[in-house]
Amino acid sequence: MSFQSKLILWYSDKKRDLPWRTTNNPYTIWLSEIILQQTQIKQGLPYYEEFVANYPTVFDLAEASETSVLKLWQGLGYYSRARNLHTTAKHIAYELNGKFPDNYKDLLKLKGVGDYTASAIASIAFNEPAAVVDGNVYRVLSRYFGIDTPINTSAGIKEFKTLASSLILKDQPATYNQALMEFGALQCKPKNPNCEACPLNTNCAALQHQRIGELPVKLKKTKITTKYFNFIVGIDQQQQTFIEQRTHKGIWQNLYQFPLIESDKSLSSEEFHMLGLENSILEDMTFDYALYNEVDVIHKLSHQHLHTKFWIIETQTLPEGAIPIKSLKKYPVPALINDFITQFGF
DNA sequence: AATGCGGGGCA
DNA sequence: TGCCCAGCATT
Repeated sequence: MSFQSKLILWYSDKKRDLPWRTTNNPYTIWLSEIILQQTQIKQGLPYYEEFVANYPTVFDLAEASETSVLKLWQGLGYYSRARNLHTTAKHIAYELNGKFPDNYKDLLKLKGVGDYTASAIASIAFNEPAAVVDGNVYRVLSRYFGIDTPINTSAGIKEFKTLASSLILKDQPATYNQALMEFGALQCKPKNPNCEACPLNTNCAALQHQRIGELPVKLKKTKITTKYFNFIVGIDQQQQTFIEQRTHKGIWQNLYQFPLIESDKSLSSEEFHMLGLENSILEDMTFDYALYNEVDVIHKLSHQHLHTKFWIIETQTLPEGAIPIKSLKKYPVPALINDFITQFGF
């Protein structure tokens, strides 16, 4: 049996009973699709019911004030959806005389309607064979066909849209599209899917290669975080210094560094002095200190920007484990530390 | 190609 | 905590 036939069979047995599945009204189907963008059905369902009750037709929605619409949307998030919803309702009611656009190309022109939503409405309300590609579809297709092209790249978007379009059942696009999405939501779940009970498990590439947990591939958008590092450079009368090894996971694991105090902002000398050396191995020492670099040294990693100050501590004796400054070069240190050692003249 | 936009559920 | 959810608009 084909991939599509198995899906349809599964859907006829397992599909949830949802209000927008018992109508061909493009207005309510559109409403449901906007509400369900990036929103789980459990969360969106009560909003759908309220919107249909308060605005039974596109004219009712068009005649409402934006404030009323936003109030009804309150708590659902992504509020541009509500504003675009209202804008589009007015457009359809007053400029299109209430006639809902009835094909993918025209639907795509509506504010708040992108490729997915245009395909969904065109197929579900008007039986146009336009393939939907949402988060569920990416997951099902990437696993079943073993595709590891990242889904959040232009190449991935194009590849999955093409594949989905080649698979759609042209004689029943509405049922097929919804079956595919429902399958992703209920059976081919993001985490811990029950593949033993899956009707597609005999031909699923990801299952056969044990790659369920890896697919779909999604590139992480590494957000850059800023951190403030204060390295304590101790110098005693025997020309020794003190370093420690980074043992915890994260950057620079197992490399050596001067004792580090992280702060939530760049510290002035006064602030540094107030802070003292708490939580540092050097915290009980008496010392004089000097700031080496007035301007933060900014060290850029792929996902972190480290704003760094080096504080020079001159003291009589250092704790057990201090090492001769001359032996510093034997220890692996981050480039940031190595640059300091070189420039400081150690 | 990247980023902002929300809030809830889940492991 | 991080990831995901019937994505879209903007730059």
